[in-house]
Amino acid sequence: MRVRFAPSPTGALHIGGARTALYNWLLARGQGGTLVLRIEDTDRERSTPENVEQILDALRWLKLDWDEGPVFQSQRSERHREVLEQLLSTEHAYHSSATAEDVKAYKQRHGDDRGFRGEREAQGAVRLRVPDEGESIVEDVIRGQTRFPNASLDDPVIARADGSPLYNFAVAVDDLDAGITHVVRGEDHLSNTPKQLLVFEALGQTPPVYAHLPLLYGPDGKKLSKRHGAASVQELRDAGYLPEAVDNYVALLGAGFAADEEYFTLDELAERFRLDRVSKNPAVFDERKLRHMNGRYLRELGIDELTRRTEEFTGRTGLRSAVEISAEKIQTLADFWPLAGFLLDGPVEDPAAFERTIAADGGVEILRAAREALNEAEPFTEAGVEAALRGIVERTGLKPGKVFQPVRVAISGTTASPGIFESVALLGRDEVLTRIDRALRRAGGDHH
RNA sequence: GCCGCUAUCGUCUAGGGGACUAGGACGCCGCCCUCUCACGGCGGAAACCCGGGUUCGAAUCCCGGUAGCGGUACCA
Repeated sequence: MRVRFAPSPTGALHIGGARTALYNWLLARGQGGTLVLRIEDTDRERSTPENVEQILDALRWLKLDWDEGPVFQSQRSERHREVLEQLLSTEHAYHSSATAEDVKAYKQRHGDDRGFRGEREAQGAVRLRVPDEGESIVEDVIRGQTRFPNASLDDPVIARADGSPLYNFAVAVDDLDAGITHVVRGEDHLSNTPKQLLVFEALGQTPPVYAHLPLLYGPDGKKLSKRHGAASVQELRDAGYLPEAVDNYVALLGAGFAADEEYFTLDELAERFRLDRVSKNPAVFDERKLRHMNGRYLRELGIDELTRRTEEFTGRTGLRSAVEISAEKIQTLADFWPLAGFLLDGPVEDPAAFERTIAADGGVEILRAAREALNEAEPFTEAGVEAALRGIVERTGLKPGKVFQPVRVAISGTTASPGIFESVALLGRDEVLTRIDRALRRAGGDHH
C-alpha cells in the first residue's frame, strides 16, 4: 500500500488539510504502508519555499511523518511532456484553441448537459478526448460508486498552449509513476476525479483507490476560515493547544469510531482507523470541544512535561511551582499566563476588582488582619498559610470568600487565581506582605 | 444552468429493518464540592429535513421534494 498526501502549499495548514493529512497517516501507519508526500508547486505565488516549509513544519508539529518525498510537481515536467506526447500521438488528446466562450457556445447549441467536444487543430492548448458514451465510475471507498456520465463532461484541458501541464493531468501521471495505491483527499476533488480516471484509462493503466473526505465547516456552516478564529494548525498552536489534543479531536471529526470512547493516542487511532468507516457528511469544527479535550491532555501530561511545554510556549523559565498550582485551572497553554503570571511579574491591573473587594466595606480591615496573621504564620507553607487565614474566618465569623478575596486581589491584582493558600505560600512571606502593604496604601489612609 | 455529494440533539457522533422510551461526548441548565476561577460528581432539557413507497415492522431500504455543499478555469 502506497498512500499519497498532497497538502496545498499555501503556507498555512488548514485544519481540514490537517485532518486529511492525519487520515492519510493513519491509513498508512495502520496498514504498514508507505506515505508519500506530493507538492503541487506550479503556482509560484503561493508555493514559495517558505510556504512549503511552513506546511512541513505544521505536519511535524502534529507528529505526522512521511516516508517519501516531498515530491515536487515542477521537478517532473520532463516526464509530463513525454506522456503528453504519447497521448497526442495515440489521439487520446488533441490541440485546440477553443476558449471558454467557445465552450459556452457549444453548450448553447448542443444542450447544457452535453460536454464540450473540440476539433483537432495544429496548435493551442491540449485537451483530453472524452468518450461520448458510457460513464466514468469513481470507486470511492467512503461513498461507494459514484457515476459521472461521460457525455456531460467537457474535454478537459490537460496542458496549456505553452505545453505546461495542468493539475488533473499531472497528478494522475505522478500518482501512476509513484505507484500510488490510495488517494485520500477532500470532497472538493470528487468531481474532478473522472478527469484523472480518464487519463489513467487513456494510458491503459489502473487508477488508485480513491476516498473523498467530507469537508470541514466553521460554526456558521460556511467553509472554515480566519473569521472563525483558528482555522489553521499554526493558529491552534499559537492558541496554546497541544498537538496530541489536536490530532485526537480532528481525528474524531468523521472517523466513525464508536462513541463510547473518545481519547486516543496516534497509535491507537491508527489501530482503529478504517477508511470505509469514515463519515460522508461534512463536520463543523467546534473549538469548545477541542478546548475541553486539550484541558484533559494538559493534565495528563504530568507536572514536569507540562512545565516544559509551558516554558516553551511562554518563553519563560522557572515556572514549575506556578504550573503545579495552575494545572487544573487551565485548558490551553495560553491560559497559564493570564492566570498565574502575577506570581512572577507582580499583580495585574484590574481596578474593578480592587473596588469590589479591597475598597469595599471592610476590605481594608480584613487586609490588615490578614497582614498580621501572615506576618506570624509559621511555618509559611500552604498548611501554615491556610491555618492563619482560616483563623481570621473563625474570629470574625465572616464567610471564607469575604476574607480570601481581598487577599487574592492584593497579591494577584484580580479575582481569579490559583488557590489562595498555594499562591500565598509560593510567593513567600516578604513578597506577600509587600503586596498587601501596597494594596493598603492604595486604598488610602493607611500609615504603614 | 449542468454534473455530483450530503442530510440523527446547538455541535461531533453511535445506529447499518425489530435490541430505540434513539445511546455517548462538547456546550447549555440545575444541584453537590468549594477561597475566586476551574476541575470533579450527580441530575436535566435537547435530534431521526419533508412527502411518498417497500415491509408484519423503517432513523435504518427505494423514489421524489427541499436544503446545504462541491465541481463545472489554458487554478490547484
